[in-house]
Amino acid sequence: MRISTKGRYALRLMLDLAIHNTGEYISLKDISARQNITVKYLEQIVTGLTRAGFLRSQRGNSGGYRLAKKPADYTVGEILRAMEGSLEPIACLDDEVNQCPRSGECLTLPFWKGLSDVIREYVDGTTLQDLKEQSYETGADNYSI
Amino acid sequence: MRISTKGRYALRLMLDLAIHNTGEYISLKDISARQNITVKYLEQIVTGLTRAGFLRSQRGNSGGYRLAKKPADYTVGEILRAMEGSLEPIACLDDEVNQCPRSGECLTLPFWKGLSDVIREYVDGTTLQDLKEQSYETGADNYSI
DNA sequence: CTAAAATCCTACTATACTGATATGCAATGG
DNA sequence: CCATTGCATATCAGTATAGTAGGATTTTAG
Repeated sequence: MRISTKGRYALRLMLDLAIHNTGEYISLKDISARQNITVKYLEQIVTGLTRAGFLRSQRGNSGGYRLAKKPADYTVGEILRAMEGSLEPIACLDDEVNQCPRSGECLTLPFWKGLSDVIREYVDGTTLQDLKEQSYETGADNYSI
Repeated sequence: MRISTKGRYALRLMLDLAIHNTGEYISLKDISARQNITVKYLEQIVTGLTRAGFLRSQRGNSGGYRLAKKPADYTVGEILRAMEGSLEPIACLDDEVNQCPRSGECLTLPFWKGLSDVIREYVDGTTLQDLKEQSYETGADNYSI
């Protein structure tokens, strides 16, 4: 039941960009320094986020990344799903294809469906903007992580 | 974010025993036939549940397993935890030992804590008895899974 | 008493996933 | 034209997953 580092790092990266949301492009080097994640690993993570249309990128000198939308327009759920593929606790809930032949008579399926629901409600009910505001509220003297 | 087969099968096994809760010992062979899981794999799963004190076992001919307590006295959470080890979405939330050095300044930690909370509330708020009753309600013509 | 049936114990294995690191090409700005 | 940055692909060690296998031990039915 673990979120992978890719999902966790993606959220940190997106929140970093949300906090440093000046309109200018932020290099992975800068994010790497603040987040303590290697540039090479960040590159891998950012690829998924760019493909999902969450980021705009700029190559070359003084290039980097910036958010494509406002922080309030990203749910944490969609960010995590872009990296993890699925947040469902069991494969049967992914789609029709993965449904097991016993789904009609499965006595535990309703329980898993319920778990899926509470997770989805929570992750899709939280936006990057929420995390950003929460950050300022805590009065953390270091917004770098 | 997936529950392993061990966790899922453990829940099916426990629910099977809850439904066939006659006081007599039920053999893995019977459960295997109903649940369509090999006896050998069930043996592995049942070991963890017995060690956790959830089951009473009887060796020898016409031996098997039965619940140690009433179905209402098992939360799904504790069953899953016995197999999965932890249901926390990130290692930092497992215990003090696994806390990362940046936890004090981690801007995403409150979000993960919140996710952990909604998951815990749900899985610990559901008992085997709940699943059993739900099963009868659905009018499923097959209680075998 | 014995054989079958069951739990119990330990080891093994193939596959996939995780968490990276490495190498090099492509584009951009100064 | 060259330093800086993104982009693409490959590689890799370690761990976890989802089982399978073989046999020892215990108990009871016949």
